[in-house]
Amino acid sequence: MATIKEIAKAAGVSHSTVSRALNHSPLIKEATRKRVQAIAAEMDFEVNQAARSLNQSISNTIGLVIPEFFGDMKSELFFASLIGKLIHTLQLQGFLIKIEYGGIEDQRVRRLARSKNVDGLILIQKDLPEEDFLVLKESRMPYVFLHYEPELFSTKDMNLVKTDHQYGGWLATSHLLTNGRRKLMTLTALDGISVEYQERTSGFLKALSEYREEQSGVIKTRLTFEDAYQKVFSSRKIQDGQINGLFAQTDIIALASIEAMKDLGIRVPEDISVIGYDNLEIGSYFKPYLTTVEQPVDALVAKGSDLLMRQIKEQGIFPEQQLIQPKLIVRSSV
Amino acid sequence: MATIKEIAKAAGVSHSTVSRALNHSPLIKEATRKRVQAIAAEMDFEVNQAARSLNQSISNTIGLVIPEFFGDMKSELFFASLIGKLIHTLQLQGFLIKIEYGGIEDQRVRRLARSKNVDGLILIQKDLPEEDFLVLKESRMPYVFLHYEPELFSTKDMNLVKTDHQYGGWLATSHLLTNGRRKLMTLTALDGISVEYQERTSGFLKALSEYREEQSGVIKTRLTFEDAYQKVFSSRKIQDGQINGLFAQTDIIALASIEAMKDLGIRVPEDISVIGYDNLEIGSYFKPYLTTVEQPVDALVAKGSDLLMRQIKEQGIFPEQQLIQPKLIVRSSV
DNA sequence: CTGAAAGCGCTTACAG
DNA sequence: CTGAAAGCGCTTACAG
Repeated sequence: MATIKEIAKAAGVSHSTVSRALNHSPLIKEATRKRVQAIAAEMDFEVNQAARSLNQSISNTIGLVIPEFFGDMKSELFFASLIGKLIHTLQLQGFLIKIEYGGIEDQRVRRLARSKNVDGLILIQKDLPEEDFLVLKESRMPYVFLHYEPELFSTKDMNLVKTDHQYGGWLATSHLLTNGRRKLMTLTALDGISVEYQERTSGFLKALSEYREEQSGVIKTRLTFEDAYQKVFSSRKIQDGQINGLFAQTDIIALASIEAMKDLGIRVPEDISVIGYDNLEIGSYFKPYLTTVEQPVDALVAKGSDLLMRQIKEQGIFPEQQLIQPKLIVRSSV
Repeated sequence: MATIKEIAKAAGVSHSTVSRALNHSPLIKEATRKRVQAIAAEMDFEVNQAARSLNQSISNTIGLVIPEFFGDMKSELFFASLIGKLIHTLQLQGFLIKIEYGGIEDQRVRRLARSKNVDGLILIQKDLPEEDFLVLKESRMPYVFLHYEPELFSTKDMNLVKTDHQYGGWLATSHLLTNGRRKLMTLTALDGISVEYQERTSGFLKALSEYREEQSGVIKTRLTFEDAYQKVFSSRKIQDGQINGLFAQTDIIALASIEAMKDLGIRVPEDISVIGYDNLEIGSYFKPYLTTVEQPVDALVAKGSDLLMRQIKEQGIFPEQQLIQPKLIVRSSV
């Protein structure tokens, strides 16, 4: 409601002076600045962002391109946490948030990239058509791919912050192996869900081959507690004691596995060791406390937003990829 | 990058015509409109929101005033869900989100209310100084208090959508009573956390008095799994079999209670029935499956955003309060 | 049906 | 140190 003109009138100066005073311009006499600021505070003045944005060609907005399911995430607590923390961090830096639900078919990313409606883009989506990526680069819009590495295009010439899931899978599996478990199985996502699960499986196989062991089975499941429970409960190999270690690729399906084994009369970790992936809070609630690989959410958020901020400040420093190493959280299920 | 002027040049019309064509003005000839739209799409045109906002005095932004802890919520999965769904709903309506972390001390709400930087305000915070509320009303800024009912001021003359937690507490307790449990205890939050827990306790007492029973104890705990576990594990009354029903006022502390009882050698529900509150997904994972009171998150989000949208459209329809009745989810822990 | 003009509320180069 | 002026990119009343 209050504008700098009204403040100007009340203070007996021009609106240019008010603008400078409120923006801490060194040109303004200290006394004037104080007087103007006092009046502005008195009037509950808040600068009109639209006017400022139009003038300065900055929007103070970050576009967040995320998977459709945010807002109704059940088995995807990791995403809830990632996106929540990201929003938290961006707001602390004073940005508005423009959420766009991904989907690689439409033109949203290109249009945003070529508009002045966002100052930067955080892309959490599995993929992007190469053509859109070219528009994005050419537009000079600051961006970072977070968590997912797009595969549809070949170049590595992009800003990217992601977790080294292959290492995570290797870490989990090595931990089972060094604990004397040799008959290992992994419980992973259905095909086409996301490459990250393929990477975890690849780490699983890598660790096994280092120990000159064969895998004893790969079970694919939807990432829900119910489905994972059923898959494990009805697995012949598990029932028959043919395996003694399970790498379940999310904590939810790891907990479901333990529950299924419990109902099968199999003891964890005495008969079968189980290791999860995510380090969700609830893994530490129930016995056996879940040994797991931590998704470095905080690091992902910190490094991702940091890289974006640097891109925004220093217009187009050159592409940077960061691969974050997850950590092992040892509890009692192995 | 592209502006309506450039489109105008490419289409051989004035920029006024472009603006009208893009906004589906009925004044524009069909052929012109199609041609302009095709060119705009070709150029990946996206309207400059700052310019539009400045001109129209609308920001396309909703301010979300929420508790500080979002982004690092652990025991507060309910909030993660509420805020996630709210953001999802608002973005579907095309709004930007401006997150403000509450705290009743500063002037943020007043300043936002008197600015043109948001079109409406959703307030999820425990309280607000009465003076700020008066500024809010006087400003005619559309708003709705969601989930929390501010108590610092006396009037009921506000827009409010909340859950009837007293009814929720009554519902839980009645369910225990009708199942023959008469020695009832409740596990609630520490004082001063939020009135909603007082309301749940009040419903607990109301149900008991309808059955002419006395309460057998009120335990206060932090709302973490660990703390609740300790409180229940070390409760004399529970150890000594003096109670046969527990109303735990969140699902997390209900699950912790069940775990503590398990370790105490108490069977649920045979020895003690336990009922929770929230209806978190994980309540249905482990046996005994948790009977609980559902927090009507979807209804809260739908009715809250609906009320706000109506306030925005019909500038200042009169204040409206909606009290949402939670539902009982019967599973196997009672 | 279309165009020229005014104005939304700021910031900042220019002049003093 | 301060002010007058221009301009950011739109929308829309006014004129034709």
